Amino acid sequence: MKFEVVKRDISTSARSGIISTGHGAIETPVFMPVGTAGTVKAVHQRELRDDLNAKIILGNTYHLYLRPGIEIIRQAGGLHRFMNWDRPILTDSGGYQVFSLANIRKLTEEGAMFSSHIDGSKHMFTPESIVEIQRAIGADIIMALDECTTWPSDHKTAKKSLDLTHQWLARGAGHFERTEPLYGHEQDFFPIVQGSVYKDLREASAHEICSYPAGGYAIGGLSVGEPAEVMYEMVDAVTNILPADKPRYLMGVGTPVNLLESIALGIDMFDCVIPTRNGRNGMLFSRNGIMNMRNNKWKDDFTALDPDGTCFVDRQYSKAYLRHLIISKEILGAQIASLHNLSFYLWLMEESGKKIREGRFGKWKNEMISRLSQRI
RNA sequence: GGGGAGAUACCAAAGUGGCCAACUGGGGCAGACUGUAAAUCUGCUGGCUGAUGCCUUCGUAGGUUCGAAUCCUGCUCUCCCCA
Repeated sequence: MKFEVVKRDISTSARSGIISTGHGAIETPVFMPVGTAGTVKAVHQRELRDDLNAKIILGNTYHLYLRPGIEIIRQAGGLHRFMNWDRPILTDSGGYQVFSLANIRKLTEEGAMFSSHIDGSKHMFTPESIVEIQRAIGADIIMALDECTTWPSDHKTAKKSLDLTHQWLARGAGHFERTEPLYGHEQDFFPIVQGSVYKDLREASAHEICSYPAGGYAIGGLSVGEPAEVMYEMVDAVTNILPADKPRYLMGVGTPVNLLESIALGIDMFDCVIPTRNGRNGMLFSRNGIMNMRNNKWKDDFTALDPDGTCFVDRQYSKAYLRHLIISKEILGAQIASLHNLSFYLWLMEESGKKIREGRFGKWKNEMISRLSQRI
């Protein structure tokens, strides 16, 4: 993997660059649609590529391992071929499931013991096995197994959790070095910063993970309940420690405003379920604010879904029609909302890159932020 | 014509003397959702009120009772069976 910073913003720490992978180039800043189980929910691969022009998507190790199972993915020739997606894929390690499935897992120094949320069967994930699985999936970017520390956690607990993440990183990185890609394309390994909401832990973690040569570096364990301001402080604390010539990935973030603020702090990559999940639940994001499509006020609004939108659905369908679909729980409603939200997120990233390259990001960002969080 | 069953809030449907402004489901209204156990979850849904509370409601008109959606009587309407 290569990363080239093309341009730095003047008034903020934002930068725009290009990541080169075995499955093509990715312009940054980039938003990566989340496709947990080998599908970005409600969106065809064809739409992802031709309508949205998504440059990279996510998959999830835990989910794919449980179903369909790694042997099937291996037989298919990797996830790219299995799902017919020829652009880059990043797989999350299952670190987030350590957090979100806390009630059905047990952590040991060895790894994480999970009860499957599907059938209750027990499975052990270790830093090494998680690398093996991601090798078999064929992800272009492989994430280290980490413990996404719960919030709130006191300093002592957060430190203990961080130590475990670091121990796991040492083993995972070592195993990555000892193993080879299975399908002929390059794979890169990203370590993850943890440290909860404690600046000293975050800084120490950033220094620690930088001691491992890697294609890029991620920041995890944020947007798990802490106030947004705290999240920005934690991001700000580590971006200058992480190498400037490697992409920085803020995991699981976030709202459109979160994205712009984080870009300003020097983040290059994002992923989040918000555009798809909230879309399925009727929430639409646009450059003029947020709409809850289930609200009664849209029932007879036959104007275009989003006159300023960049996706075909934005002009093809009305607000009243989408409201009807969402209220009726029609599948097409989820599809339209997901397409719209993803296209908006991708537009926001593209536009950010453009403003950075024009040296006007800071001012534009502040103007956008006041509009983006409005409820309309 | 004879016999039987029933009428509860927007809809369906519990309740059959006080714990009932009334279970539950649907519908409606609003909210939540951040590396997806999520096409999910939560709240409200007679009126007024910040809350306590007050007022009006279980087809309709009376009655019994300290107290009635619940018991009794008349009336209206609906459904089923027999002729």
